[in-house]
Amino acid sequence: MNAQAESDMPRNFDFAEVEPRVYDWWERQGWFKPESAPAEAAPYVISMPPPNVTGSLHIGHALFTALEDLMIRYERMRGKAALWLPGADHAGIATQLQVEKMLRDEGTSREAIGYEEFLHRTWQWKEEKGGTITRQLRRLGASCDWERERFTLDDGLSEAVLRAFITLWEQGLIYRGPRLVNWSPGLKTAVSDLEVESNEEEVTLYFFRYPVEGGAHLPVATTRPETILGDTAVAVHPNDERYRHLIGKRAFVPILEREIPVIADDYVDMEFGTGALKVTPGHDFNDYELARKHDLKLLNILNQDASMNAAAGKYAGLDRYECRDELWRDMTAAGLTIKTEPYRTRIPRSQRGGEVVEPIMSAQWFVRIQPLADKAIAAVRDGRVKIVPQRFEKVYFHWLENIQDWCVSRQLWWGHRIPAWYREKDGDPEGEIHVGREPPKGDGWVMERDVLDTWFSSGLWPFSTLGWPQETADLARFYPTQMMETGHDILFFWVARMIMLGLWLTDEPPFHTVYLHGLVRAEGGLKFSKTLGNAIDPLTVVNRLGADPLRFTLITSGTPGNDCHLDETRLDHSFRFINKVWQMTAFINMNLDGALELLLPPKAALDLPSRWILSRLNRLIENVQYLFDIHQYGEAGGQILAFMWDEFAPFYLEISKQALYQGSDAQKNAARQTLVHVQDACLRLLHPFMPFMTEEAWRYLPHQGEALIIADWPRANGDLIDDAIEARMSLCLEAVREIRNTRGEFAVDPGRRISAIARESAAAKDLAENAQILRRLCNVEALTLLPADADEPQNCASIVVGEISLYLPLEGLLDVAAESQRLAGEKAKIAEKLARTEKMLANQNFVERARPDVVQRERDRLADLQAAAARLDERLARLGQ
RNA sequence: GGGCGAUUAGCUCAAUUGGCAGAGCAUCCGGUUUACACCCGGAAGGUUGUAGGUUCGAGUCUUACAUCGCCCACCA
Repeated sequence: MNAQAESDMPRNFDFAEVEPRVYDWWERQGWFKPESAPAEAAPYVISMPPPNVTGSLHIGHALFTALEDLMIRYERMRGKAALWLPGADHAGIATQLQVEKMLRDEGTSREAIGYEEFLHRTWQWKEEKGGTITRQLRRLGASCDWERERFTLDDGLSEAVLRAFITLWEQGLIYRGPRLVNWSPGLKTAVSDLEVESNEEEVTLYFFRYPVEGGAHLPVATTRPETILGDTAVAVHPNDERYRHLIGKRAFVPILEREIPVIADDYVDMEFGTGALKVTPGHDFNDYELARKHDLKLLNILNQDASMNAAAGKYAGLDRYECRDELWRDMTAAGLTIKTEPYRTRIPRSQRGGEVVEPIMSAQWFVRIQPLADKAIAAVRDGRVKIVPQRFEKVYFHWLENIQDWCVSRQLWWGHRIPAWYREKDGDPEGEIHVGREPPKGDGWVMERDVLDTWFSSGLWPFSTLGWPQETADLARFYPTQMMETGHDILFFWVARMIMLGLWLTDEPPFHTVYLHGLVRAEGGLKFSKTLGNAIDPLTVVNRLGADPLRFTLITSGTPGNDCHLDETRLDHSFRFINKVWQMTAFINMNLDGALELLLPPKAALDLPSRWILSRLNRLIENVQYLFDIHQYGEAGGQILAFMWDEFAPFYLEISKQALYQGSDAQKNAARQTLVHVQDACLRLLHPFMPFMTEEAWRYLPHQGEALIIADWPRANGDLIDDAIEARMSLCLEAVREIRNTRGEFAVDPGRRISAIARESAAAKDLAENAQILRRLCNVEALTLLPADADEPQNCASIVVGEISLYLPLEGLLDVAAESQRLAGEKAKIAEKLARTEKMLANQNFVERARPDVVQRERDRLADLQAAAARLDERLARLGQ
């Protein structure tokens, strides 16, 4: 079958022109949709980790896009019904913060404009900013099915959230109640454990005296003196001789004079601080546990904004830190303070707002998570879900095995409102609770104002986006999905919760494989940040170099699960590689002559270089397949680059010019077919890495099929892999290298044609029969064979490569002394290698115990080196005469 | 306190079952032969963090340590 290529390939790849055009074409043709595959095709589905709806593209998005699009394009080319389902997350806290900032800039606030107006403004904001990231993903070449794009606050997804919440409630897995929760005073909402980040900070440890009845004092240390006002006990260790006599006595809260007990508990560490512990159950998780154990009172002294409430007596109304200072002053005046010292400890801060989080008692909604966690653990244990790299499974298990109930309510306005109603009963406004879509019949029901944690809705993402809880065709066909590709930083936040909720609600793990990538960091391991000014903006890169170089660089810069330090010079290198591939295609294109049959000539009709490049190509395809199978995409990209840049271009392409320019019709045809075959395979292999250039270049190669995006993924042909051919060719190429070096050493003008003489041998025959190799690669006009027993030619530089002895007649250029010295240098190099190999083979243990093929390799090497050494000796001897 | 990762050329990183440690950038030398100066040919650059162990053979497996980073955990 004859195939045609477009002609007049542009000299350069104009990414700015090509990218939008090709992208629109792909999309219009429907190739991003799984329906473009045959109906019986197996599905391959990735749910895109939904970016924040109002966010804009950063380098992390670019990384996931590059990786996921690579996976999708690869599977699409393998004939799967590939579906990459895009979408956006409403991102409760992040979005609300942005809108609140906007309101602040306008001189107003969400409280001032009220709930309805605030939601209205937020939706408006979403409509304005919402398309940004989607447009940016398109510029990167993301082949998502945009018609299936979803947003977590869409009707369908909101329905999924309702269904999930109500189901869990009905199963008794959701409860509401007052608990000590992490409270963010700035945001005035509860946050989950995961949303609190604790880092060591320099603080002050305050030492003071707790007055005890009878005039005694109990020394206590704290980092948060204001919480003294909420103390309901002082605890000491039961065996502590210093304080044992005080156990059971009454102590008095400083300034407030409130009476509290001195209790004993072995939780107290006698060695730490003063050995006595103030107990503040209302504002400390440990103390809360202690209080439950000892049935202590619980006192809340903070308002929602972390100012002091009425329980703080005269300090009511003060900010927590003002109170800290004032109380300490008063205590000092009262003679109750001992000292302060600097102290390093971990301070819990809100991941979003950054302000210090306070444990506060508050009524919240919780998911009883253990039953869900158990299922999620089992699914990974039994391999229904695989995590790549595997070491994260351990992290995953550890978290799930120690999981705490999930606080899912947030006191925000932007999000899924919890489907619950309250009715006052016996003076308690929440005396009656109803969970459901609608309030029960009767008057007085008030809807819950709290919304759900953003991660609750994203936890349903892989199935809610496909229509769940409706039994849609998409859900049936595309769920469970195959791949969840995301950052390891949201393993707990998102991945674990999707697995838990997916297994619980759909009875299926939501995906088969979790591939975790790392963070993209700047040179030196620094985090990219705007303040440091070291951020690489993906769009700037795309504008400067195109999307392909950015994608290729991101994919080849890292390994699964590890952070990658992005080196900007790699971007330029990728750009040059992409240009290189374009130029290679252009070269082949311009040497075509009309239609070409897309078949390789039979092996027997192919010359040594052609059989060599086909062997190398098929070995490459094998390797790439292996690397894709184990998700080592970066290494795969690197190997394709190395093959093209270091083997195909500098050797085969160059050698082929002989046939193309001076060969017979048959030779021309064979060269064209081989060139087209190899380049075509490479473009296919590269397509998932650099879709734009490869698609555009492919049009200029003879091809069948409409587009590269839907072309078949290459499969290795084992018949074409041939060790012997590769060995023969590499000897020839070694000869080329040596001739080049020798020419260089004798300063032979590169443009000057020289001739060469080789002593007859099998390898020398290869060289002679493939004269184009030497002609094209080192400008050697003709190679004459010398009978094995002939005399050494005179006035020649000599080269020894394995069993090949080459002589370069360098009339008038040869300096005997210099040549002797050069050969002596060669000899020394060989002697070094020889020594190593001889030593290995002299080792009886090596010969007996090493794998036979390894031993054989060493033996072959020894023979080669010995032959080379012998020839060098001969040559040196003659020169010496 | 527990866990994980990293440590390889000046810098950023590779190295598929243990089998001659490799790229890119930077450096140095040499090149304008009709695909590509977004190029080509060469050179230099290494005790693979340290000290042991296993092995015929270790960057790779193992033990300890060091430094850096990350995650988890309730010591005021």
